[in-house]
Order: sequence, then C-alpha cells, then structure tokens
Amino acid sequence: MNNVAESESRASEDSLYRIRHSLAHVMAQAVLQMREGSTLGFGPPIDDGFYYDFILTSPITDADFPELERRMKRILKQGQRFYREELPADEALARIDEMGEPYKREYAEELVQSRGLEGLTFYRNGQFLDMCDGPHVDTTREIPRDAFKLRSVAGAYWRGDSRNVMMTRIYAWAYDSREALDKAVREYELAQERDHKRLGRELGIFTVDDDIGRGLPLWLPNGTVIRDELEKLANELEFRAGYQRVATPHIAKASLYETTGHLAHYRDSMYPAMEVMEEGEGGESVKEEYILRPMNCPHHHKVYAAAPRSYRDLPVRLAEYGHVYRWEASGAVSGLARVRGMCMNDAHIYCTEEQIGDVFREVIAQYDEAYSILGLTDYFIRLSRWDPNDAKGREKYVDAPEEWERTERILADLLADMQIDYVEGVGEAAFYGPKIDVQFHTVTGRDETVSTVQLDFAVPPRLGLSYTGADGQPHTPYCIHRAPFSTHERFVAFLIEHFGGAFPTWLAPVQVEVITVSDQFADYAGRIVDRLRGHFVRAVEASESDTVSKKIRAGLTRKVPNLVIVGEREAADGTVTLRRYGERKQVTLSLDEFERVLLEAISKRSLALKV
RNA sequence: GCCGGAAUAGCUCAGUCGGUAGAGCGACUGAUUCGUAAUCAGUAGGUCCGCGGUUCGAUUCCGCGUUCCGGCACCA
Repeated sequence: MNNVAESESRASEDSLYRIRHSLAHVMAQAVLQMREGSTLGFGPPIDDGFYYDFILTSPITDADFPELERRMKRILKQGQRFYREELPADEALARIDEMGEPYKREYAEELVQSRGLEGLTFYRNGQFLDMCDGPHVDTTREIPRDAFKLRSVAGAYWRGDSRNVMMTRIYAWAYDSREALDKAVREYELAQERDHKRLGRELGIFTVDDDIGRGLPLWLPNGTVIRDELEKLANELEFRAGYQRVATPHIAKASLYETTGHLAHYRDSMYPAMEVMEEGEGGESVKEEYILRPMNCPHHHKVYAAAPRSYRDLPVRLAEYGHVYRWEASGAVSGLARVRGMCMNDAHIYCTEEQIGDVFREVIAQYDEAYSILGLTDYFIRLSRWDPNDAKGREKYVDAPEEWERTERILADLLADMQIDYVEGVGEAAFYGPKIDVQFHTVTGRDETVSTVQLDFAVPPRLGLSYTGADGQPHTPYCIHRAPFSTHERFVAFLIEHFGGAFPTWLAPVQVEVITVSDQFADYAGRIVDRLRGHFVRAVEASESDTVSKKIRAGLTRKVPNLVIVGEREAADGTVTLRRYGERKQVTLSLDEFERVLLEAISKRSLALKV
C-alpha cells in the first residue's frame, strides 16, 4: 500500500470511527427511551460497527430492533450536537453519581485512582450524557441514516470478567454509506452459507447425536475421507522430518496427572476420574482412578522414558494422531470447532536447550509447507506468554518465574531472528510453558487459534525424563509440543469454511462423478469408474434414471470437484468431457489424458487440475 | 458456566385464536433414455424435543429439563 492510499484509508477510518462511536451513543439514548432506568456499561466502536452494553430494566430482543432503529433514525434527523466537556476528577465523579451510573462510576474511579487521570471527559448529545473519551461527530446529521443496522442481542460480562454481572450487549453494523453496509451484510450472509456446521451436514461430513453426547461428533464417511487424507499428509511430512510414530491409550491413571500437574492446573477441563476396583497384590480390593486424557503429552513422555536416551539420540520426535478428551464448558461446544472428544495431530520433540532454536525452525518450516499445500495464507503469529499478574496465576500456570522468563525470551529471540512478525498474547500460554500460536482469520472475521507450537519446561522434570549428556551426567530435556494440523475437528471445521465445502481434488470425499447422457452409456461410465478406482481414485457413477441436468445439479450441489460427462461422442472416441467445480468452461480430453492429469493433481495435492 | 433466542417429516419451513398437522426438496416405486443447475406420476415418512401442570381435550398455554443458535467467559 502506498503512502497516499494509507493516509486516505486512515482518514476514512477516523471518520468511520467517529460515526460508529457516535452511533453507539445514539443507540444508548434510544435504548434508554425504551427502557427507562437502565444503566450503561461500555459502548465502543468495533471492526464492523459498534456495540453498547446495558443492564436493562426489562429484556430487549431482536423483535424490538425495528422500533429501536426508528428511534435512532429520529435522533439522527434531529441533528443533535455533540458537546464535549472536561471536568476535574472530583466534579466528574459527582456528575456520574448524579447520572446514577454505577458501572461508569466504577470505571471512572479506576481511571482516577489507578491511572491517575486528573480530569474526565463527557459528551452530551440531546438528553444523553456519557462519560467518554471521544472523538465524535459534530452533529448527528453527519451520520448517514441508512448505513447502520442492528445485528444481535448478546450477553457479555461487565469488563469481560466472568465474576462480574452479565450485561446485555446490542451489536450493530455501521458504515459510512448504504453501499458499504449492504456489502458488509452480504458478506456476512455469504459467510453464513460457508458455516461448517451447515456444510458439514449438507455434505455428509459429520453429525452430532444426543445419545452419544454433546461435543462428541460422529465422523460420517465423507468426513472420514478428509481426516484420512490429512492424516496421510501429516504422516508423510513427519516421516520426512524424522518423526517416529507411536500409539498410546486414551486413558491413564489419575496419579499420572497428579505428577504432571494437569490435575492442579487443568482439572476444570478434564472429564472426572473413573473409579474402578482392582485386585491388589495380596488379592485385596484396591480402588484405582483412571482419567480420559486431555492431552497426549504424558503418554509420549512415558514412551520417551521407556528407553535410556543419549544426547546423541536427541532430538527425539514422537508423533501420534492422538485422541484426547476435554470437558469444555457447555456454552463453548460448537460443531467441530469446539468439541469434547478430538483427535490431535500431535508430536513431542525432546531436545537439549541448545537444540530448541533448530527444532523450532524445523517445525515452523513444516508449518509453512503444510499451509502452502492447503493454500492457507491468512494467518498471523501470536507469542503466548503467561500472565504473572493473573488473579488465578498460581492455579493457571506452573509457578517458576525464571523459567517463564527464560523460555519466553528464547521464543521471542527466535521469532525476531527469523524476522517473523507476531502479536503478544499475555495470559495465553499453556500451564507448562509459552507457545507460538498460529491465528487464522475465519470467514466470519474472527481470529481463532488453529495450531500451536509449545515449549514445555515444566513437565519433563516432573516425570524424571532425562538423557545422558556428553559429560556422562543425566540432564533433563525440553519438550516441544507441535500440531500444525491442530485437531481433525477444528482443522476440518476451518477447512470446510476456507474452501466453502469445495475441497481440492486430493481432499474431496468424491473426487470424480461420472454422469451419463443416457444409460446406454452406463457400460462406458462403469469402465471409467472401475479404471479410476483401480488407481484409488474416489470415483462414483451418477444415478441412471435422472436427466443430465439433474445429475449435474446434484453433483454441483455436493461440490464434487470433477464432473465427467459421457455420451455418444465420448463413448465412441474414448474421451470424457470434464466440468470442474466452479468453472463453466469444459474440456473434452482423452480418458488417458484425464487420468494422467487427475492422478498428478492428486499425488501433488494440487489446488487445481492442469488441463 | 452465564445472558438472550429457538426446537413441527431426512432438509428448508408453513400451520393449529387449545379439538393430535401441511408444502417444497430429498427418499422409494413406476414411466421417461434425455448433452450441461430441478422430466412426469404415484407411495411412504411425524410420540409437533422430553417430563410435569392447567384443561373435557395440549403440538399449541404455564413450569422444569435437554439440545441447538447468537454472544460473553474459557479454549486446539
């Protein structure tokens, strides 16, 4: 972006910021008209509009939106001026008391007492007064009346803390023109059509059944194909990088998690223990507790510990697409994106401190390769640190400040050295160490952690892991946890939305569907399908009794990447007519040629077919 | 977990001011043999989410529960 464009875009963002911020005040004014006696929380501009939080005297639902919007438009029409006023701290607090706004008061006190502000600013427009930093438009006439739209009502904790009161948040879109608003709303609606929960059902990828349980998706045949293909790719990348595959059970004794610290730091996210009676040495009954594992690492640590290790063996790379189970909060569970039983593209790399840098480089190179195969480019890196000031710090993180500082520095230096831009994620670390998270933008515009690389300094020593160094002495290895393909669940959820359900040929559940013009050509179609299946291509024949149009429609609806149409011409010439998903233009090519480009696209995992 | 909303056929949805329900698509059967996004006809398919309450009678009203959706918190 050149400088002119940059400054223009910033100027328009500033004006948009004012519009959104001012509209928040306008909405709050209208809400107070409809629900007199309600109190205010925060009401900031956001990426696509604004929201405002309230404690309402009686609920508002989207059924109230038309009236609320009418009132807002009336305010805009009135041309209310925004008046700014700055008061010294004591007067400001007195003013807020008059306003009867306890939450504003709490925040104002904090601004004055903890942050030492000497004065606070207020904005008044019409009857509405708010403590607010601004900036705002001069008058509500500057705000286009047709460029905002109320979106949804939601709950939100005061100041984002679940120990606080739950407020009602009203979200709205807001832009500087009707066209920009329409565009945003259209994009939102298009994103809804790509929703993985919807496509997952329509494309037969997964289902969730009440009798199995919440957050425990069942992978249907089409979804299982995608899993298997991803797993195959992961295995190949890992094999090439010297990983060794292991297989370990889904449960372990509770005592293991006592030792690792999971029970101390992670208990809330774990399924509770299963109690069983086992026979003790003397034949007596002994109570034993087993836990569904929430992570694979302790099991892999035990694989590591199963053999004596020398520094010459390191790094040791142990990989498993391992199943783990986590007791996710009921309100968090959603489709495949947040589940309670998941299968993780896990590997643990045990290394010396000196090797950490090289191992991270190797892992990040692997991430790059994996994402480039999938055509994923819209992501950024987050360095996730612990938060020593967290109120629940001792519960959330292993208490070892020097280790945190040292390992976080290693990662920060490494990122700087590799010239990788990143954002800081304070309080986003794992309990056992800092991590580098890969944050993807989802189609609905939110960021989501898909993959992570974690540096674990805490658990290996607790399990007594060691290797013999060149000095003949035992040393404790570091463990690096990595999962470029995340869990099958979250990654496939993300990929469904990324591809809009139209997977590249190598990943598609059905790779080729052969459509006959009439069932006179069923023999030819059958021969094509058999031949392709002989090469492990997932080819199917369309139903015989439908019309060509109907079969094409069905194939497109199921987003089959390659529709092959055969009729008299093709049967006579030994050719096929190929209609690629998303392309109107078709090509007729010999069956041999089609097979060649198809197999090449599959083996190279191409995003497109070269014809 | 918290706030709010929703739940009717496989899917998308209509409907019953309280008298046990309908459409389109899909499925199945038959006819049609067709050249690029829906051929025609017929058939089957529903404890109207569950449990209580009110009522002569509840899918409809009320309560509780379950699940899902939009958020918040938490997180791969």
